[in-house]
Amino acid sequence: MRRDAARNRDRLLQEAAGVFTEQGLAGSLEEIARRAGVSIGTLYNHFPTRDALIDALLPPRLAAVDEFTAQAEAEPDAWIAFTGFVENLLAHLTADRGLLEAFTGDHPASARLAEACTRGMVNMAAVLERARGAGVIRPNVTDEDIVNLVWALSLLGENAGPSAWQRLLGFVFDGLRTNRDTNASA
Amino acid sequence: MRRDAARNRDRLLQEAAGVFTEQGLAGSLEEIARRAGVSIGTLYNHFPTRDALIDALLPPRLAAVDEFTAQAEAEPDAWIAFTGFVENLLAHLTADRGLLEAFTGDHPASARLAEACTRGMVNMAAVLERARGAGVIRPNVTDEDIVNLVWALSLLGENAGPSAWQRLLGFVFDGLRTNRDTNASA
DNA sequence: GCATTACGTGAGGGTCCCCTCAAGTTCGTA
DNA sequence: TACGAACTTGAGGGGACCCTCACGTAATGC
Repeated sequence: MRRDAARNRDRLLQEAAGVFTEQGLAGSLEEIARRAGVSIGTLYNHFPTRDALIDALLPPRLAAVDEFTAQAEAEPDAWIAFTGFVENLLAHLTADRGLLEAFTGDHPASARLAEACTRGMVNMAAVLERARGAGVIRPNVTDEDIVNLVWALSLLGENAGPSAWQRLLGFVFDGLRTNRDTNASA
Repeated sequence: MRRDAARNRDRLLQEAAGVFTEQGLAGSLEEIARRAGVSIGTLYNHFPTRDALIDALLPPRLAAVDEFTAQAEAEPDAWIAFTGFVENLLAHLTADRGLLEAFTGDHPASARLAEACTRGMVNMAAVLERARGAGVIRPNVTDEDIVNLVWALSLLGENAGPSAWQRLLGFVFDGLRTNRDTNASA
């Protein structure tokens, strides 16, 4: 690839990240090209479809979820591992609307992206299973409950600012915990 | 008003309800006119602006919140009054995306609509204050927490179906309650 | 039944976006 | 330096939507 082409590709990815974060995955491609300082034709040269662009952008960002999983596994306390994982995931999803849409399926994902999302789900299930095994979380809490919890608070965070979901999450954790009196405030 | 004009106005409102429920308050006006079987010009004759249409449509629907409040006041148990109110509100908001957007401020509301929303908030605050007074809810739960809770679960319900928010709400209520062991399952 | 006028119509101008492609430009190499 | 391949350009056709307005139609009161 020619040097100028590589530079353009990089700038396009960078600006795409901005636009998708702000406007979601349906954001304007012409806007991305404008911000990157190239013509719309160049954008289409590098990424023939919107999905090609999304596909080049999101999977690397999903790698962060693997890190959260590693952190959770390294944490000796199963409850803290679980809550930390959920908090990390939420912080990450609320900061990137495009990522959130990919996760929640608002946009029909490419195979590669779908695979990355599935791995995230599997990771979450593992962290949750450990908490269940340790008896620190109610046994009737399902994987889907947690997915929905993350989903709901992510959508809230996108609209109501970062601190809104953090307070709510505290209450929810207290509802999910088996030994609430240990840590509950008030 | 001429009879045919009244009929057209009714049909427009009816179809607007459908489109706004499906697509949100930014839904297509041309689509509304198409569904109502009138020309776009007729729509503009009756409702010169999008907001005029929204304003004719939503405030009556917000009246339902007053009913929920009355129900809550009639309920002797302060905790059940509170939870029932929240459940009613959620069921109502998740069924109507337009209403949800009006509440959450996704659309700049008219004065009349804003007033109706404010009344809803005041009602909620009263129900919550009663629960606080009765000591059945944690004292550190703020009005804003509950607004955010309703907001988050409404957004979820819009995307993940009606049962998703109901299960989560159960867990949250357990986290908000002071005497959890009384009713908590598992 | 007729005139009046309230009402309905839809083409059309404006904006934004998607995507293509023929022509022009620049890079890298020999 | 000069050439060919690689890359960029942006006008333009197509679609959706917003909103207006000059004109046609038909409901209603007399």
